[in-house]
Amino acid sequence: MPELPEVETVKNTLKKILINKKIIDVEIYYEKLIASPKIDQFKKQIINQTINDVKRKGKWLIFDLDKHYLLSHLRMEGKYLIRTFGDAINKHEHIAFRLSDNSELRYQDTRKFGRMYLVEKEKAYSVKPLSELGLEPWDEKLTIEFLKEKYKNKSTAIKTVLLDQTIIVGIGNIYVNEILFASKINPLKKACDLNNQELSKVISNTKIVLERAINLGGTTIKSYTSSEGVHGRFQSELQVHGKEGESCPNCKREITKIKVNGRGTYYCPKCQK
DNA sequence: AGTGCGACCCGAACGC
DNA sequence: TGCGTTCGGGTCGCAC
Repeated sequence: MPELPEVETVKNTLKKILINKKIIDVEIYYEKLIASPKIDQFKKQIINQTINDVKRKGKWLIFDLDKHYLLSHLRMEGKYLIRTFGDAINKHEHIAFRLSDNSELRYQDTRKFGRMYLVEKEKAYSVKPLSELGLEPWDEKLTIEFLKEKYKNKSTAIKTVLLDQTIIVGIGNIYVNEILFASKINPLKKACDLNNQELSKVISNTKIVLERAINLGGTTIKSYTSSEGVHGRFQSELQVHGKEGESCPNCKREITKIKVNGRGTYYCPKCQK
């Protein structure tokens, strides 16, 4: 599932391929993927813009065009593929951007959960979705004091709060399990009950876990690969996620799976009291 | 305002 | 084997 490290990997791959290529046409086979603007406006505005850069903010991919940013969220299974113009369209390919060199950038998404926005660059950070995003894990503003302020009065489980993209961006269900295990914090602990030492661990382990995952090209789990031929290697580093019934790497106690807000949550009941 | 939960999707895994 | 059912996962939108 694409969380920050997977999106970072996709961004780096696409950047090499797409810089300075111009979008000369676009075919949209599943219109609901375009959240805004309306389809005809989307097409009209994006055609003839050049891809000057590819960036990332949280889990959003940002195609830096001439006048607009194309914002793309991969959600569960979104992927980008490079094809040649005229190649047959696969069942799960929903958008094809025809580029100036006769190649096509195609968006494939089995579950159709992904979303795209085309926003004017000047307004980009003052309108949804970018306006809603919290701090990058490496932002120097991410401090114990910042989290204390955000978490005060929050009796919600720390696991749920770490998934809240308006506070810290980029953490999803896989890495949150790993971050809490590394921090020795119970996923159900109320966010407002974390002490300074625990907040400090959350901050440092978020960076450590995500950095390690980025360096390994992300996590390839279930059907997800970041883009064609790119397989992440972080899955071999997972300590608890998906390991129900296996023994804790620290204490050998059995790893437990519970549901927190309806999401699969893996932890060691002994190490994470 | 803040919180929680269903809806969105579809393939894979599971149960019978 | 083959069928039907459940599950998962990020985010939005609605209900409370």
